[in-house]
Amino acid sequence: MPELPEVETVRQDLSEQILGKLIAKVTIHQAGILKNPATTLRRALEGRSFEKIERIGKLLQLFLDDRQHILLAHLKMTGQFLYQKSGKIEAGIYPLLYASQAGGEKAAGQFREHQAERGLEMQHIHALFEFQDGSKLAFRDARKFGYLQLVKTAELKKVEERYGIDPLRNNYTLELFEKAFLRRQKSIKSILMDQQLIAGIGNIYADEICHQTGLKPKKSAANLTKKQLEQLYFSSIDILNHALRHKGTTLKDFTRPDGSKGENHFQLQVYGREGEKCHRCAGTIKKIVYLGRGTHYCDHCQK
DNA sequence: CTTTCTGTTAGAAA
DNA sequence: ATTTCTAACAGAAA
Repeated sequence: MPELPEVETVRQDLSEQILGKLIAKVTIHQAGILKNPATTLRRALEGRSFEKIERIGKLLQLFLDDRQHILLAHLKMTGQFLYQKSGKIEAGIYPLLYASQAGGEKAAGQFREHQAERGLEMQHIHALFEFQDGSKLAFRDARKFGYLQLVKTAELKKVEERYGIDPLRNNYTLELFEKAFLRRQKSIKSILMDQQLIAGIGNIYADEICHQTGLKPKKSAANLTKKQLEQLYFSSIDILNHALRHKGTTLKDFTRPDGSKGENHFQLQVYGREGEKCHRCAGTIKKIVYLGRGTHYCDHCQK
């Protein structure tokens, strides 16, 4: 679920929450989500702290203060980082998640009762980081597509080479953007979502960018005019920054580390609006399956 | 009950 | 070489 605006929101939130805090204890509940042995991760993290957090595309990079190791975290579809200042994370964050959803405090109260009756523990927490000050950070992922990977500085460089230009980095220039489209035989949407060309755009924002630009997602990237490429470039920046200002899109699973939701789903123009009126013309939003993904567009104003 | 769908992406297949 | 499809998984919706 999380695309660039969501991952960037998590990066900003965590940067305020955990930087400089001594990591007292690392607990791994599900080693399958790790790309290293659990002991390697524990030895590298315990007794140290995170110094800064960066991001390329949808990949988070948590730099350790030993200046030698970086913890990479990918949330894939349903991954979450949850942070809580004190108390049992099982008892604290889950009700918070419910409280932030429809039903609000009532649902949170129901969950507390349910938990008390069944002795239920919070599900899908695969790794838990406990800090010296009593606060805790959980890595949670229902579908287990996400992962944590500890790398050294040299390996990070190799990882970054797999990624294209990031819309929030200073190498995101019109020239390099155009280069991603040059002499390529695939569609606009396919290029926008190709992480090796442009890093961070996923299914939702690809559709939104195409709509703002007035171009169909399936349209071939070949034969685009200079002006159309320019519009795509500026739309990509606009759509992603707009979503970031609204702290990301929560359709189902995305939450910020404090359990609160993003607000950008109210801003979407085409994604999830099948059958509804286009906000720009008299058309109706269509949904097709393209590249194995739900693809939304207005047949009337997108050419 | 079973089947279908989901915001990602590495690796396979075309 | 480049582009598209599929599998990994869990759970909500149909």
